[in-house]
Amino acid sequence: MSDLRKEIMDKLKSGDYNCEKELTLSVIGGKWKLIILWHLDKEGPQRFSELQRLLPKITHKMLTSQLKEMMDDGIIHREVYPEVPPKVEYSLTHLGQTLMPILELMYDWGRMRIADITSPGS
Amino acid sequence: MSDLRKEIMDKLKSGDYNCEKELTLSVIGGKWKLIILWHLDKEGPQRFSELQRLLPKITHKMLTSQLKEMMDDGIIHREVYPEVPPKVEYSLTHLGQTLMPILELMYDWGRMRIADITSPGS
DNA sequence: CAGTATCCAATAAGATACTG
DNA sequence: CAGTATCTTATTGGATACTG
Repeated sequence: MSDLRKEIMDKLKSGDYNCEKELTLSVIGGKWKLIILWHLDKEGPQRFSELQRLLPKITHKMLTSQLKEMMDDGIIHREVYPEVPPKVEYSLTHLGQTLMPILELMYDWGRMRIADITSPGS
Repeated sequence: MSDLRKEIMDKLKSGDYNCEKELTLSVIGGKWKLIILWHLDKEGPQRFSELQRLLPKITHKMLTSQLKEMMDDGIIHREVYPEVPPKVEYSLTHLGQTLMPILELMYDWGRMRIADITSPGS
């Protein structure tokens, strides 16, 4: 955790984040993060292969990298069950759950926007 | 506008957007978009050069491209005053203003997160 | 099953010069 | 003043093969 803290402090001090919103965006802005977070929230903990099934177009590499980044940011948790073959489940942390109001708003906005754009009278 | 509609419909149909949130992210997720939107909301319409002054680290190219994308998305407006030398002002559209609740939440989350990370007891 | 590692292609971003 | 155009570099993402 102190690594993360140090990194973020560095970024803040060096001006890599222009403001607090940038930090939030850096946490949820990855190409697949929104949809992964959404699934984990709506459908509960998921295994690696279950996430692959839920996101048919994601590549192996992207799934691992997105999960890793979100673990580093402390918003998802990785639970390993000592079985053979290995079973690993990903879930939202409490911190991750605090992001959901933002995702809900983004969902609402996107839905409204799509409705506007696709309505015949627009 | 029908171009934008067509493009977005294409993306939705081809599965480039996984869900509605992706559309929202595509609108606000640019490297500098949050901070530009924030300034336009909090400080009103700004000229090109004023935005450059507000964002000392943005490159010329990025400022133009981010503004152009947001105009294409209909969230900012470009007003040209027929003067010499030319005066151009950028401002939020009504649609752009509807994004502000999301930015506010992102700001709050980022602030909370930074406070957590940087507090001595964390 | 759940990953790593490597190599390569595509995209994004920076620097610089030019224009109405 | 407010841009556009071009070239180059840096970053991201995909394909594929290998591992505990």
